[in-house]
Amino acid sequence: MKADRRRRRADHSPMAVAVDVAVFTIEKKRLKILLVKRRNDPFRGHWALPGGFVDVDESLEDAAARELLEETGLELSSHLRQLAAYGDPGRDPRMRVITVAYTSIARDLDSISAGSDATAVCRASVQRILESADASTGFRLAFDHKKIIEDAVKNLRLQLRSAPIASEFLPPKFTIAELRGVYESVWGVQLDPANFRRKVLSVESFLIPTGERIPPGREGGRPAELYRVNSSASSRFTLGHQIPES
Amino acid sequence: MKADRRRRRADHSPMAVAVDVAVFTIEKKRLKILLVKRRNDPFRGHWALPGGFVDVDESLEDAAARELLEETGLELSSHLRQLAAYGDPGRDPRMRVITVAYTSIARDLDSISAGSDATAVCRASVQRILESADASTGFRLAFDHKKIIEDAVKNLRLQLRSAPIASEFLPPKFTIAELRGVYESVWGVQLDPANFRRKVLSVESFLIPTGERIPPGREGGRPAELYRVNSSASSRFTLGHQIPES
DNA sequence: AAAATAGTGTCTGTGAGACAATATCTT
DNA sequence: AAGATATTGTCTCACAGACACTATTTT
Repeated sequence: MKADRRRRRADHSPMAVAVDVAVFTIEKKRLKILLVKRRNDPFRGHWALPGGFVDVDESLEDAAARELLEETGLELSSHLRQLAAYGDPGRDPRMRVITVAYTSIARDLDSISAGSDATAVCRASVQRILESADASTGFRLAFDHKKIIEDAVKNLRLQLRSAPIASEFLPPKFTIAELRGVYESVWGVQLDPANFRRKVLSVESFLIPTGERIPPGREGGRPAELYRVNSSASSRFTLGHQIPES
Repeated sequence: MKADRRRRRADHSPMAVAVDVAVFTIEKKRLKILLVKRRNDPFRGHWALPGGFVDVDESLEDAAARELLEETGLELSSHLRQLAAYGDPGRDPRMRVITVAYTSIARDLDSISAGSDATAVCRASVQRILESADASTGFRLAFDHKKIIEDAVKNLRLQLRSAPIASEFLPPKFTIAELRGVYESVWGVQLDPANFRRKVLSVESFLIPTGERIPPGREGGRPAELYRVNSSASSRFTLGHQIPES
């Protein structure tokens, strides 16, 4: 009977469910992603997204947060967003593993440190990972994590275009130039300061002026006003074609 | 040791991986979704998305296509698109089940018939499902399939706005009015025929005129020209604010 | 003063959307 | 002819983007 076949399969099948997290940050105007160096086989010594197996009684999101904390010491300030599930047979040489990938954004990754399953952590340049055509150049990535990172970057750009989440890269109070810098870093382009300012200020219920100005002490220039995001309202916007296609 | 704990967990944990498919179609100008009536517990007699457990050696997508065929007899003409993974503990009373949901579009669902695990199949009105606040009104849906359907509809609208996939609802040759009807059905609104026509014809590499005209025999009116999609090029477009937010 | 950055003003092209007008069919 | 649908034309308004200009700081 089919029902019997199924019950057997569900109880005994050597499948496992894992989670992986792609944490983005911006450092020195470059988009970076958090990676760990694997201590154990398979793919020992390769770089990988933080992640691991899901416990039986925890939610996928809890598992992602827990594994991230265990492997890197990072406690997230912003939300986890589900990206996709990856489950090709053979993506893990040990057994059938389905992994659910999440993305998140961190203001800074200064406090990270390698956990038990990792020999190192790093903030890798997303540009370098995307440009390295093969494992020969740049990072040697474990499993199908190159593909996951590619999808995560695409998704990040999609999100950034249509949702006011760029501020998650920034401190609670920030200038419009800093906000613009997020977009410039993620797409690797230059944006017109005047038009960008007009655009983001025209979005309803997005930015709230604090009245404060940024403390000077830089290269010069008029001090910019500090803004914060309106956390109550959820505003929608689209950035124009200043920003390339995807 | 942690590694040991993990290996035990991965080998013996009573988790299962399933797939579910949300197949959309348009019938009588209404958006419909394919549901099956469950023959077995849990949720016997409830309506559910077609789906089932993944075999150890098949891909998630293959599993989705297989389960759809087994339960409804439907062989898909268009692609499966991954929607999301759903894995809350307790979403299945038997054991921990992670399900990966897929969406697809069918030209018509005339050839479906209930398979072994289902006592019936139906094409349910998406509007009715979304409007029914509770299980009391309308359909009694199994598991968290109400939530999955809500997400699937949101995703369908998102896709339809930014990708030229509306033609998947239609036969190979179709009129612009039929294409407009897809959008009107999915959002439940009326669009301006003149502006819609201009918009879709202005998209590069999207519609190709066949020179043929639709065979008359309707209520009257000038016969419309038949178009087909340019299957080689992948064009991007956005429909304006004729179409509501979500 | 010179350089640098913040912020404002203005112009132009494009495109969405409203709506009128024309074309071609059925009844 | 009347009604219905397809298709074309025209006008207006909003806005993205280019770019000149003003404001306020550091060196």
